[in-house]
Amino acid sequence: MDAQDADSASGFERVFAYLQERLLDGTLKQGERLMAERELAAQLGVSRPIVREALRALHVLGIVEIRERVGTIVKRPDASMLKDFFTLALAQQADLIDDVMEARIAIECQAVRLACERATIADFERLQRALIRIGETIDDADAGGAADFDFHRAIVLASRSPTLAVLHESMSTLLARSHRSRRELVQQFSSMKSYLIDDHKRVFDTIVARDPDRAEVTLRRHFAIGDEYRRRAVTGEGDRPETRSAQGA
Amino acid sequence: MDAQDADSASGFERVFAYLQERLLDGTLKQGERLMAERELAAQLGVSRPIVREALRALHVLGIVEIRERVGTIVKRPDASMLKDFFTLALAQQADLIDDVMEARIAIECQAVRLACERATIADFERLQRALIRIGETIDDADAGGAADFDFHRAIVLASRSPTLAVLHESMSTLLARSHRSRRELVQQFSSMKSYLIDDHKRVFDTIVARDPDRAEVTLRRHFAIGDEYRRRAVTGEGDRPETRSAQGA
DNA sequence: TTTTTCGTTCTGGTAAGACCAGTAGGATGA
DNA sequence: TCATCCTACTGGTCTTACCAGAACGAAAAA
Repeated sequence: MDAQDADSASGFERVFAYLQERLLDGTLKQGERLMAERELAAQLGVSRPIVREALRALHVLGIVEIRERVGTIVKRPDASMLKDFFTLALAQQADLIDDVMEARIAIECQAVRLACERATIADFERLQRALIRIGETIDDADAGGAADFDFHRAIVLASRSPTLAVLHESMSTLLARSHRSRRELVQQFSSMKSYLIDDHKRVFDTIVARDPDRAEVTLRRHFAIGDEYRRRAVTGEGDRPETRSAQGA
Repeated sequence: MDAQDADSASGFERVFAYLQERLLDGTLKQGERLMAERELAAQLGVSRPIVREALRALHVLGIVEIRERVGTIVKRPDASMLKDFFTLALAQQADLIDDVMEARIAIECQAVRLACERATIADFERLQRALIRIGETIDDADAGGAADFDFHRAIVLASRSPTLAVLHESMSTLLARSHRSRRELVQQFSSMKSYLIDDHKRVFDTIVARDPDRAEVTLRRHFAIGDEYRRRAVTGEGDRPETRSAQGA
């Protein structure tokens, strides 16, 4: 194994694996500076461009920060590269958009549960602000979409979970466009305005009530109704979707 | 903006942005080969090492495949790099492990719902095989952990969602170790054997019954009970956790 | 004509050396 | 003691060069 690591593996692999080990075994901790590129290259017996490839790799993974003329520093992991990934991945497989949407629902449903347990006053305030803006911007597709987005983001932030937040952000940025086009359905369905306002309000209320089960059910129905609107828009059916369980709220 | 892209941005940024654009606007499609490194370097006015840094970056993001002496090919996006990311990220912030676990629960709960709608016979068979193995390996921490892992993975696979599958895999690989240590609690709690066997069976039954709501509730309770076992192990309390809603199944 | 073989050409992988431009920190001078 | 300057060091980048294997077409053999 060691022999293979040292011999058969490519230079890049060796350097990357070396740094990975150092990061995993705690030799390199957050905030610390790595060896200089030249030093690293000499120590591992590779050329500097190879070392730079490995450092770039760690950089796009959000593990290190490369500061010009200063050095390479281990930073607090940042998953913003997920955004790049999802964006590029979706460009290749556009059909994944519904799939990603489902993953987003997964994240939000878990988030709303945690939010019920952990939300602070500040979180409630953020949610309420978003709620008010949704009402104010109901006739504006762009601003309305942004307000909608903010509300859902506020839910995830209220969950106080960095992982959920990062996953959600990387996906919702990507879904923003489709979200916006959905907002344009407001013109088609008169009932959609009240859906947008009242339904978000219902979700908000369940969080304030700190009722995880009801919060998730309400949020899930919120997504389902939105889907139904979209379906009707595609098939050209009339107004008022109201999934069969609308009496529950 | 263009001027800035061309002037102020570093060479790496330029190349990366250029390739990103090409991927987003569909100029580069899956399976296609990129320009040769030399050609790319000449066209963008940078040196080959810089181009290689950008290509490596796309490679670690799982967007392209670099085939030695053949070329760089746009491949089907592969999120396996998430595994690297989560692994390295967790090494820096070990306290994130509970946070990641919550995200995993989010994924599985959504997956089990979708599985109820979409699971095929093959999925049922895979689930059942895992179930049987859980019973067979109940006294073996290693094999038992693997069986447990397989069962949960089977749920996600049954959801037929690539995104959920990829997210789940990247997290569960990482959680495998903590999962395993949890399995060693089997020795401490006599009731845990039946928990492991019966509880998984209950989840399986709800999927077969294609009842999303009950499936999610059951799975959520499954996680809660596991957590409770772990809590008791830490605090040194006795046997039989049985969260207050155990009669529901 | 078909098949095999060979070799040129192109590709990525890597090394080595060099220059630039800021940074950091010690040495120097006020 | 403090402000200033200088120098070593760092990352950013380019250039040149060589290797080895893959691809592909031409030439030779069947």
